[in-house]
Amino acid sequence: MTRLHANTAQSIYRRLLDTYGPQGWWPADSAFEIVVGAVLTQNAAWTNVEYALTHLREADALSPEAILALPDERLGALIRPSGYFNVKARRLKAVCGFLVDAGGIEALRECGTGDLRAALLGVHGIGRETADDIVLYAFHRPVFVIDAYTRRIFERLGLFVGGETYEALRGAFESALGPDVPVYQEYHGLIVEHCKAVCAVRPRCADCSLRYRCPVGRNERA
DNA sequence: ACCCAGGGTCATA
DNA sequence: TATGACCATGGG
Repeated sequence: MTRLHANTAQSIYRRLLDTYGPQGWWPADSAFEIVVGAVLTQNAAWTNVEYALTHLREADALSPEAILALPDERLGALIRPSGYFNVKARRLKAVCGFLVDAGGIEALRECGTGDLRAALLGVHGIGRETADDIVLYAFHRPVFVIDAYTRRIFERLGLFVGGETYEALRGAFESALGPDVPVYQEYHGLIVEHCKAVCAVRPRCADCSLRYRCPVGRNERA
């Protein structure tokens, strides 16, 4: 069982927060937009997802019913910039179908966290990270999101060995931090911001391999 | 020209 | 359980 000490998790969180400030994640105007964004951002740069979201907004297609009503080809064209557009068009329709069948997002708020997560994982195209994005940010449930950045940073810091399962890492963070929705929301946003904003700048951080002037790990000189 | 990005599914062993 | 192929665009 992989463990993460509370003090370690908290001090890294504070250092990230001091450095970058509150991220206010998830950036969206509605719970449904979070669901859509979570699917579109799969292995894609967020700037490209924004193009796709803008297209959907301009097409007045930011509702489950509107998306389901679009022909696959049309939906694919709208979300094209976010990549894998044929795959993601199908996934979006799957989630939208799920939401409609469930009676809408508001009806799902009556669901327990575990049931909600399990139900989302049963939808085509929704894996652990995407499900947890939705559960944490659209439903405000205390589930810690693990992504590639989280693994990378904490592995390079020597806090994880590597190869841990998703659930093991999620459990480690949740045990270390205790159930805390605002902190989970900020923490994940800060991890992404830390890796994303300056990842192209060199020299790269010796720990996460992506950032210059890394506040978390050691810095590598050019 | 190459590499990467806020993953997931499916086939195969 | 664990690899590997596949999906595809835009920016560095």
